[in-house]
Amino acid sequence: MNDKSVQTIADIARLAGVSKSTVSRALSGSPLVNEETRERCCAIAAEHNFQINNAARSLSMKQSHTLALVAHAYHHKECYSVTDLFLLELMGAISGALSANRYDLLLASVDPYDTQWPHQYLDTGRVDGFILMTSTRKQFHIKTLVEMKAPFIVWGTPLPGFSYCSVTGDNLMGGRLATEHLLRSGRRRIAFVGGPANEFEVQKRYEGYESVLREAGYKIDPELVSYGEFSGPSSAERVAKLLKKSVTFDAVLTNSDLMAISAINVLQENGRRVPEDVSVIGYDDLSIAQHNSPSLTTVRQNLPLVGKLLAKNLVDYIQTGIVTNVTVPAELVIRKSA
Amino acid sequence: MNDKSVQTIADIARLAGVSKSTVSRALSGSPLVNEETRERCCAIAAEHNFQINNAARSLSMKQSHTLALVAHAYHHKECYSVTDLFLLELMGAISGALSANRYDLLLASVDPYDTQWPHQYLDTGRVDGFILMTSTRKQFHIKTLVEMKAPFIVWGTPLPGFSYCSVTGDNLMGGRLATEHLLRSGRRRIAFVGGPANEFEVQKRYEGYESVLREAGYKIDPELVSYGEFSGPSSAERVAKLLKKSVTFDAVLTNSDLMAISAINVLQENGRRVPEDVSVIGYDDLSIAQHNSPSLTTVRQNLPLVGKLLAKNLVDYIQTGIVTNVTVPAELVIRKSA
DNA sequence: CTGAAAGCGCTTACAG
DNA sequence: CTGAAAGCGCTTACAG
Repeated sequence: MNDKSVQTIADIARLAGVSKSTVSRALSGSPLVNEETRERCCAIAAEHNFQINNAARSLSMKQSHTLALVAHAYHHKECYSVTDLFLLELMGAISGALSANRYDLLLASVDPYDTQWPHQYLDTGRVDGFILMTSTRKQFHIKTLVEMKAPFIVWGTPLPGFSYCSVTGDNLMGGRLATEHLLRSGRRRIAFVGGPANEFEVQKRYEGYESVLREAGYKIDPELVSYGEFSGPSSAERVAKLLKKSVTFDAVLTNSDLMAISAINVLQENGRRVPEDVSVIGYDDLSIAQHNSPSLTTVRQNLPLVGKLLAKNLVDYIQTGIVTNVTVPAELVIRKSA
Repeated sequence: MNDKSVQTIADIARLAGVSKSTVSRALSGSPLVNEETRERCCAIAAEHNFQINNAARSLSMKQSHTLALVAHAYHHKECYSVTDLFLLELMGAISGALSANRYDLLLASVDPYDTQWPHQYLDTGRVDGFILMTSTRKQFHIKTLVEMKAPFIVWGTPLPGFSYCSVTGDNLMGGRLATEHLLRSGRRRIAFVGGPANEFEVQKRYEGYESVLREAGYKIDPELVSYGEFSGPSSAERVAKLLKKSVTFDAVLTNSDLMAISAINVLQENGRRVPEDVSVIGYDDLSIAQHNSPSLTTVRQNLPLVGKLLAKNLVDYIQTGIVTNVTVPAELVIRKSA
């Protein structure tokens, strides 16, 4: 299967009766090779199941054809927030799109307070660029990367004043779609159980929520609006508080599917039926959304597409230097919970 | 920060007034260097934030210091089974342990029916070895890897007749602990809602269940035993069937946390209280286990330890050729659901 | 303990 | 279109 006699392009060159240079060109699809010669070289390579040596190629070309997905090390202890489930679902899409572009995906677990990590991966020639998630998008990380001219792409809205690649969900639209759906189904007291107040994405979703209500002639009740983490417990706690304070509400608009699931659990424990008494809407549409009981009505972020764009646009940037900032549309998926 | 003037060991050699050979030895901690010389070289390297070129190192040493975590590509379309959530939680632990050993983790998404993938990673010198999960542990993959003498380690019981590294959970003990706990809390009609019948791990858990019941003087009711997938829907379907057929049962022993969560949902929808009417036990102790409502009583697999062993033992095998097969103890975590 | 030199397996100007 | 040669940045016998 793997042929011990054919390990390098020199072996192929010998068999094909040409020089190493020619074999190298043939295998890399250079136009500087006679078609017939190219075919002969490729045939021999295929026949012997030849695989080009990656280190030699990287050393010579000064690029590794590897990208790092940056995850924060503290996520790997005990606590997995929504971002991590999100990360997993995204990882596959990224990895798939990357291999289509002949790139590999390295998993980089970095200390969130360390600023040296980019050097460890970039200066070693270990990777050609980074993919950052919203959770890793601390300002100082971005700034470090920009300063060292590291190629990278970010999932989330780009920081104003900096130029770099990004893929963002349409959070304003997401907030609008969810709110419109609730209004349409007769809900009037909609609690906004948000993620961190300082996250731009969260602010946009709130903006969508607020604008739809305002346009429909309703006022926002500040009692119904809260911010916290994207996690289930954070959501559960706030829904419980609403119940305890006897605030009336007939819908909960959360900022992640995990938050929605936890909200539903708390409501049910307190004798509220979902969606009969209270509608609950999630965000992301992770696979758990359809497996929950009741299944989640949620705003889909289209992770397969997001992953593909993250991979493709970073590779393009590395190869061409063109900065892209794209926004992926939000889509409402209606199931049982609202 | 990263110093444009000091990019290679040649630069350091110049500054230190020694040869490249000496710098190389100093940086790699070779004993063949005078202590004082070593310190001088390292100081210069640190001062200029020098990072050794990875490709050159790999090419010269003929090893990449990278391991591949093998995941199946079809997991990345739509469907994420328990194995994948499991995978994510494990990934962090593996990645952390690997960086402690100065290894990197590459994510390999492979077509489950392809047998050529090991070549693509190994013959290219891309990685030094593979970590396979239970789900990727198809017999023919193992055989291919053994035949090509590829270094690898497997999460799960090793195939008889083959010699390779593995880390396994103590599934017999896991099955026993869960069953004993249910018996102790007065349960007598315990449904075993299992994973795939042909998985060795599942068989062992059943064996634990069966032996505890037998030793306590109870008979197994075949109506209470079923096999399927590790997924939530598979579990839900079977619990629903029990309810429909009016089989009496006061406990459900599942083979994954997702299965337990789905089982609980179905039971609650049908008016059964958990754990008052029916106790439900999960397996794995993923982070969702504690966030579910009610929180899951489950058999912990200790993923941080498993990840560490997977990483460490494969690295050791690569460096020493010593085959290790270790079993990680199972531990019962008692929460609300049983 | 140290250095000069060869070698790892590619790619790519350069010359033809 | 093709080949000889230099070079990518390390490591490691080998000789001292």
